[in-house]
Amino acid sequence: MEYNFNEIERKWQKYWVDNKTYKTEIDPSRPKFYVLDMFPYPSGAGLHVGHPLGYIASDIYSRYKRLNGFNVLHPMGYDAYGLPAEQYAIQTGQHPAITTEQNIARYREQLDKIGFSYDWDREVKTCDPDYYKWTQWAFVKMFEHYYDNDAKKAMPITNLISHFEKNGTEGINANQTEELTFTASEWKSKSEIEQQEILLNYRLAYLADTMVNWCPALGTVLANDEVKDGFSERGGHPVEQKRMKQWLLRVSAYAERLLTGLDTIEWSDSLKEIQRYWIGRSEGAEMIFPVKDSEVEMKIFTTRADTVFGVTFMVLAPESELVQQLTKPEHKADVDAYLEETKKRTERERQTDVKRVTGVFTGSYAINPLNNQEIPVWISDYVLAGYGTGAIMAVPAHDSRDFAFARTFNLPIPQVVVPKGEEPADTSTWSDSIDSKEGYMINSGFINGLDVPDAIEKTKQYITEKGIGQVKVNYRLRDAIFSRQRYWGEPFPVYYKDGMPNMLPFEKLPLELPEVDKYLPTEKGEPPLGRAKNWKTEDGHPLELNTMPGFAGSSAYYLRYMDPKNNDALVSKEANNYWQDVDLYIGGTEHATGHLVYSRFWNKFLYDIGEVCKDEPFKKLVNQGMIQGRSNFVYRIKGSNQFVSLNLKKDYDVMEIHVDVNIVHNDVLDIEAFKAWNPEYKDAEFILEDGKYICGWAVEKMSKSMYNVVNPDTIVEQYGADTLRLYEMFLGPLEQSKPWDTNGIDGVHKFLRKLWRLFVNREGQFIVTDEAPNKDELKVLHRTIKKTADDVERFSFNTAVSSFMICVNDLNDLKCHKKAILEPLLVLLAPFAPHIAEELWQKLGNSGSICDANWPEFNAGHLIESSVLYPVSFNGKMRFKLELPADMKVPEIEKAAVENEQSQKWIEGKQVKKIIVVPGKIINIVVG
RNA sequence: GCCCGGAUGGUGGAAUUGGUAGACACGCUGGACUUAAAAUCCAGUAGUCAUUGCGACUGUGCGGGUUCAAGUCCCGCUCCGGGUACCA
Repeated sequence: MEYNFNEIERKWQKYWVDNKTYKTEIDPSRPKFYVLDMFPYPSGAGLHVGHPLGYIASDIYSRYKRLNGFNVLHPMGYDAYGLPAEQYAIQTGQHPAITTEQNIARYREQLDKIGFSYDWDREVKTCDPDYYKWTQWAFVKMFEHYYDNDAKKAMPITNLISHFEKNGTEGINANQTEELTFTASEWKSKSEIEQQEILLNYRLAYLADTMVNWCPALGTVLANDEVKDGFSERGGHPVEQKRMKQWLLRVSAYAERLLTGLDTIEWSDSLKEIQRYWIGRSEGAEMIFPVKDSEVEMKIFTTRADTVFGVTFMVLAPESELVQQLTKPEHKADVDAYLEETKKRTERERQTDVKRVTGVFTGSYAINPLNNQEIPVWISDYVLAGYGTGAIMAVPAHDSRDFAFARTFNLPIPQVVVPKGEEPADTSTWSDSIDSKEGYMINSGFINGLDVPDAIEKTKQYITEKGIGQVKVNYRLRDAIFSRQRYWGEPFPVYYKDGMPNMLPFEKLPLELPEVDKYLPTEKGEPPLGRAKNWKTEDGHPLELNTMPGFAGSSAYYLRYMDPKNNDALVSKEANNYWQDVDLYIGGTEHATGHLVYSRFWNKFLYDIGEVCKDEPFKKLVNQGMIQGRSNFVYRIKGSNQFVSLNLKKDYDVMEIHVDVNIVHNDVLDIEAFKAWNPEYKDAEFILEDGKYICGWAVEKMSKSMYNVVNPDTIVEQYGADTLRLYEMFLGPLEQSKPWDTNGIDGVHKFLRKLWRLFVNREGQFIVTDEAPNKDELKVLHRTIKKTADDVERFSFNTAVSSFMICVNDLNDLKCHKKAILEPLLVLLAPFAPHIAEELWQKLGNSGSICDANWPEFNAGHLIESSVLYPVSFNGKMRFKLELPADMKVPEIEKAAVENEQSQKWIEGKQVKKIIVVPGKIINIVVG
């Protein structure tokens, strides 16, 4: 009987469903382990062979943990809202819910064929009202809280209100958009609308004016990616910067905790580094520059307070509120023209185009608070409104952007820092600013001669004492814009009364996504929800027209898996206390700054309000590498329908043509399949080498246009799911990116057939015996137990597969068909190749699933050797091997090595200077 | 520019703490079985030189260094991949 993988896999996949093998429940008698895959977006193209890489790894780990006695939670679901479905809806009129359902069904079908151990009873979809009820609920909670900087956590907004009623803003240290100051009586005298307006300044979910890329022709807001040179990528319509009221989440309030939390979790250093950089903590000073003949004060942030004597001009961001106040009438025309110009450029363009130096003078002068010098105030788009205070003090000698600006507009460039070991220089000869991280101060008043770090310290002290400024920590991290002018997303649980936002009461959730006639903006330029009929509350207040962004639904999905059907809470206390957090999270690095920042924020908020028990959601995170495509080429002789094999093409003038990798095997073209592939090649002729047509190849992105997309289904049909699983792991280290190349797949398939042969002979007889195992067989088994466990623990799945191959080869050589050896081996293999393991497990006479077996116990005693084969090297070069008793002492080993006749050749005529013996490892004899 | 990875046979990769470089697999070569092919099995396979046999030398992107011993550690480069970008 042959290894019939198709039949076996169908049989066990059905068994698992029928017996609910992967159903998981809370079980306080066993330790929990939570293994999670990153939420997939079900695209129309279906899964390609790159997607399951991480899923296979996490599935192996889940099954391994289960065999080791853990109660494993391993769920899967869909991040179902997204732009592609909406885009498709706009083009075809097909409701995005329908396309999404179809795509999900296709994903599920593909996933099922690979034999994953997901508990499908816990499946969630972000577009399901029972699910997004809790997305809306969390948003309401954020609206009802603010961040207290002293308590370092979210607090109910009602606390803030009662504080305002008693003491005004006195004694409040809250995270806020703008710094406000008022007394209790001022607060009480404000109208309700005014009070609500003020509260938005503090809420964690708040409404504020933001700049967006507005495209009037499309009637929509575009992402930075969709804008090129001031025009929309789609259609080429002009795009302008427009102020728009949008919902934001006060992520920046959590900046410090998001940063320090990284030290408590096991993520890769590179991923942590990306997040640290994204959060961008910088310590510096906030300084106030008065403006000449004006009440206005300019507030700036600098990390280099010491260079303040080198400031020769100030720069405002074009969006800064100070622009209007500081622009003198005689400069207004120029300034307006400049603002109009920068409006056309996206933030990304402003940041990318370094060569272009532009700016305009406001006519105002600021006063340097340290030396009372008057300095001009300019406007330039190299300063961003979103970072710091939207204004900078420019130090042209020591900042390359300030330098370029000063050169362009002929502003003075005084040197204030002299690098170590150098002399003050004439800045007019410089072609760029010079580094000022190390050195001493000149032209700098009371800090002259000091080293940079001392100068920074002293300046900070000075400005604090004089009340010119304060020491401050600044973060690069910005609040997340949470409104999207789209249809296919979660509706906001918000209605407007007198223009002020109000939250729907909990009983009204979920607020379901309404039907619309078209998935386009309205004629008035409102978002698609503006088309919905009756989109208002029972008492007639209009509902919010925006929907939530993609990251809304994926920010807390890992919590919902713990208790997916709960109608009273996102997750019950009981479920949350049991499952706690994700022990292992596997996914790509592409989510480093999006999902992985937002969900940490979201989780920390839920933690603050007592809804979840862990501050950090993902204890350990492993990044899987990308699977690239490996394309194949054929070479057509130009102007003919004749194709020449790879190694003969140099003699011809040829054109390289992509050929479908699915009709190429080990770089050999299936000529008949090629002729059938495209009618154009029906009568093609071939110049072969050794009777074969050899194709060229290259590593490229996996995409339809390169004809290098390989679907897992195809592989499963040809080789089976177990082979696919093993092969994806065998390909190389999980974290590394690698091209998909089917060339080695025969090797792992052959391995499974060899394994099968240990149980069943060619004639189909079951040949496993109950004989007692011998020493050699036990050694092979226990070596493999140890190696597999070590490898799985460190996510080195490729070497684990190798160790199985070695094991099966060795057992084959030993002609071992003993149950005592083969049965534990099956358990080791079950996480990797569950179908064949189940089948053989059953053949051994076991009832039930191998998933419920126990991981075999490792006994080091079986690995003890009586002798060691020592490599003997001379001056570090291995020359021969010498077998010595394992318990031999170092002096005897030295003696044996030197006296061995093979050593004479290397010692002859030289002196033995030193002998190094590492017992059990190596002997090195130093001669000279 | 800055930050983080990486570079090992014809190919994918192994070498976990500085201790036999190339495990395992693909491919290739030769052989067995077969009328033949497939499948299967056996042997060989880093390079160069030598070859009757023993063998010798070189070798982990490049150049230095530390060490009895370096793919592994240190210094300086090159190339490739990823992230990020007027961040004050």
